[in-house]
Amino acid sequence: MQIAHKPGDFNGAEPSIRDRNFAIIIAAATSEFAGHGLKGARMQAIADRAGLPKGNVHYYFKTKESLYLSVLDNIVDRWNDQFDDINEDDDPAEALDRFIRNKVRFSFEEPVASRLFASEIIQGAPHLSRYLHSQMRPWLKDRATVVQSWITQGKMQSVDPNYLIFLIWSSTQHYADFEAQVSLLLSKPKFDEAMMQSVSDFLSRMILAGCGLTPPQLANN
Amino acid sequence: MQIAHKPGDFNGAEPSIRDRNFAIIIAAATSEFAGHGLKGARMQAIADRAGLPKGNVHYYFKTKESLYLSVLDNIVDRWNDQFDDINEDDDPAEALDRFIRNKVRFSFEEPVASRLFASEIIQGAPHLSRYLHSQMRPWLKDRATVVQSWITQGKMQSVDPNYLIFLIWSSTQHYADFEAQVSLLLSKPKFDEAMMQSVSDFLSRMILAGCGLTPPQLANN
DNA sequence: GTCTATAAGCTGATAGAC
DNA sequence: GTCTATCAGCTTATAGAC
Repeated sequence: MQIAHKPGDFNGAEPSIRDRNFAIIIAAATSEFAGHGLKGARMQAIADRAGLPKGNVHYYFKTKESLYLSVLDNIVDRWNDQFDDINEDDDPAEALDRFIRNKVRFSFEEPVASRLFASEIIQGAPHLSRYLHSQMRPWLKDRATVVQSWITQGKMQSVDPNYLIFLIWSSTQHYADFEAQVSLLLSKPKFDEAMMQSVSDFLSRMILAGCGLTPPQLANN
Repeated sequence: MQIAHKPGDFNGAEPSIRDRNFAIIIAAATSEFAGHGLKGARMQAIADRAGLPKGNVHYYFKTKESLYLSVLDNIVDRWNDQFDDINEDDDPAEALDRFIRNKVRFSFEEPVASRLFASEIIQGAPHLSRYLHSQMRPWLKDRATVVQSWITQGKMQSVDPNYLIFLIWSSTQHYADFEAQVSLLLSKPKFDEAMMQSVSDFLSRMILAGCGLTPPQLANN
């Protein structure tokens, strides 16, 4: 029996066929699940996207649900990676600006992952409640405490820290989750680096202004 | 052959059985589609939610897709109803404040409709592209022109009007679309009137500040 | 480890009694 | 207009040859 491991867990060795196919299937499944949800996704469609016969997909992932869980797990990992560190002694303008820009970058670079996450939460987060409880809630509480300490220190205006973080999440994720709408309304079939810049600048300026702050780039003018 | 009409089109007469069942099925289907998307939704589940046998649902809506389209149509109608009028000679602070509060109210009062709309767009808006083109795009263009005229008149700071409207949409819809996440993170199983107030106040204050404006309620302090 | 064929069960849609 | 029974096709998952 093979020891269970995630792809990428190998230590410096070349990626095995197993790891490679694992990754290919996860990527294919992410798109399919993002586009149709757990129940609406078709194993055949995932196999087609992966360029593999359906039986092969079942060889790596016994059931559709176990594949879905692996995909969510993979996304949560990447999500956590970009969870920026924010500390009490940071400058709020710099820290928030950095946080906003990281989130926008994630939306522009990983829109499919963002959409799958959104899809799962829209459907009531039945497979993510453990993660939300055990990881995201402590994370939010920590960051809210930091924001509150900035307020107490007089470094920024008094705003509800939770609502502030929800505002940053929602406004940045919008460009991934509602890409179809934004792209159609702006007649921009593809988002480019320039748009990512202008969105980042806009959101950073708007949100920081709401906190009585000025974005770091503009601070020296 | 019965003349086709939507439920509610009757003029003062009592609602027929047909109208009543139409409405019941639409409501049941809205929840089911919001939770699972077009492909993932089950006609049996819709019938169960409606408290009707499956055959009856097919009597009113020949196919699953036609039911889905009716549901979307119904939502678009309600969406358009709350599309606030914003005019060049309005006071921007008042108009934006009103717009934001209306959007928050819609999110809190019709979260399921908001989620179905979001779900459709996340999946690429395949059934909404006509609506986005023919109705939403002209609407956005109009409002953007109004915002631009406010800027030209010196009534508010210069910001990108499209991004401003996207910010209002995303930040307000978040409380409907991501209700499961917000509710879990805040340990609030149910959103109440007080929360709707505080969210409205927060978002109005933040977004208006970004435009160099003060919410009307605070203007007299 | 790969791939095809097939089993077992589910789902949309319809037919037809009431 | 209502509801049950049922069909045809699709979908997940497995068995088994290679």
